[in-house]
Amino acid sequence: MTVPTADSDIKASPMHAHCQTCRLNSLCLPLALRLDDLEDFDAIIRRRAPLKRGETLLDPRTPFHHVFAVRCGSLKQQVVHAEGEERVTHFYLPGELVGLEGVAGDGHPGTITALETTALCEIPFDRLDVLSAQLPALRRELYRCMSRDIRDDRYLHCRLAGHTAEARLAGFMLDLGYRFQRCGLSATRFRLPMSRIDIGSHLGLAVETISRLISRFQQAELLHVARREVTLLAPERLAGIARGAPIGERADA
Amino acid sequence: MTVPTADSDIKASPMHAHCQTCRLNSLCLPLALRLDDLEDFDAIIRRRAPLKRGETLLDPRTPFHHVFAVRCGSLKQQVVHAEGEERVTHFYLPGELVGLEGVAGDGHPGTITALETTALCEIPFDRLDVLSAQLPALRRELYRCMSRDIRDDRYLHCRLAGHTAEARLAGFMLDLGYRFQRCGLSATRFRLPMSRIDIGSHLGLAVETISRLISRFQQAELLHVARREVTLLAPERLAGIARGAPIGERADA
DNA sequence: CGAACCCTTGAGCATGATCAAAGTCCGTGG
DNA sequence: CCACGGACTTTGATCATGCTCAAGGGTTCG
Repeated sequence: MTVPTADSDIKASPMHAHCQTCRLNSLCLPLALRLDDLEDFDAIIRRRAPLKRGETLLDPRTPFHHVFAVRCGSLKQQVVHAEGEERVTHFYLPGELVGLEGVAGDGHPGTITALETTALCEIPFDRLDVLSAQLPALRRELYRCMSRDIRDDRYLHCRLAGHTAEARLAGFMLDLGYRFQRCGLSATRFRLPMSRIDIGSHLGLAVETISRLISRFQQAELLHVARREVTLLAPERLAGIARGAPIGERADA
Repeated sequence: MTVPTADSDIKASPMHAHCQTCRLNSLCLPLALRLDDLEDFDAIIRRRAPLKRGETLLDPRTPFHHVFAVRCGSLKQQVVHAEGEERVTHFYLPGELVGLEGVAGDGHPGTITALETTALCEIPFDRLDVLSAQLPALRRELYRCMSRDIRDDRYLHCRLAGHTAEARLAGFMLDLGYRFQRCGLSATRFRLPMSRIDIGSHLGLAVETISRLISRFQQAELLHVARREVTLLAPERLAGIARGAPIGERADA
């Protein structure tokens, strides 16, 4: 089944992912597995056909059977709040697990949609559960993943409840950078996968406010944004703003 | 201490809790365990001396070894956001698990403090982990607990990012009632364990705003509050407000 | 080439923060 | 038992942040 190095076997069993060769295997679930355990894990997961932009992975009516690992691309989760009104509650980046909220039963709390072309590994939760009984490292890693999600939500709570719009957006940008760094990309130069509308919905701010803030941040030389390409020019100052400091004026040329 | 009828060994080991006789055993971790499995679980947990109001259970420097189940009383979690400024990120009520954010390592994200006299069961996570390998029902219940926390945080996100202060407070009150109901109390009549200051910090609103809103809700006959005793008079209308509806005027006598 | 959709910028307005000052409840100790 | 101190709560007045409405420009995709 599993194979040493090359892509040769990928063609042979195109529906199976292979964790051994996955660029993200140091972030994803099998993190702590020994090589032979990895094969057991590898055997239960399935590579799905990539989702295209705007396609939905699951919604509240989807019965819960799988969790997913993002291999590349990104997704958003939206929860219907009032009629017609949706909030973006979460963004998923490469190496992150999707669908853990569904384990509790009673369906998924929201709709999860691809923001761009997105490849996922599909992991049947029943088999993951059984395997986790046999592999302590896997089990603990799964506990850790869920725990980290809870912890991250606590920090997010701080950012949302923290007053100013400036602080929220600054914190959001830094968090994105941090998460891109986790999957091997730059923490200071990246491409926003989501629209300003999504950012606004996520942070509880109007689109116009997001737009104005980005302009103001650029004037203050905190970051540079062209279309959706972002460069964080002064992460420390952004961190200060996220904690409530005022926007310092730009050095002025 | 509490036990009338059954096992004689209970007096022998007063520091051990006994899940079989716990009023909350239908909510807490052993939910799905058979009686003999329950004894295994029972053997690893320890009843702690109750915390008094204001005493802290753990803080970011506490090494992670245990999770806790609230037997009675309540706690709050605070995370330092900016210097000197703290946000209340979570309240813990009876039957809920405390400390799951710590599993991921790198310490707990905040300080957890008792809001009133609070009794807890202390569960060593290492032993829980090992036991969960042997008891599928326990393992799945643990997954479920963590999953539910994540899901609840998504809903909380909606409430926080949803605009008006009215909607936030209405949603908060309903959520509290729902959680009290889960542990066998009334969903519409309960005692607030936390101060208005804590509520404000949790919802990202000024204390004054909380106070004014409570007054306004009372005028509209949505609820009745005396000191910290709350009666929800019109839960459906509150639910409407939480979704963004305006406050209807009171029927007027 | 047109049509969505997304993004930006402007002007006026309302919600909730801030500052200020009573009033209330509680535990503590006289 | 009552008086005191401290923390919590309520209410009022003013002000600023960020929302709403409105319109113009850009990009992408069929």
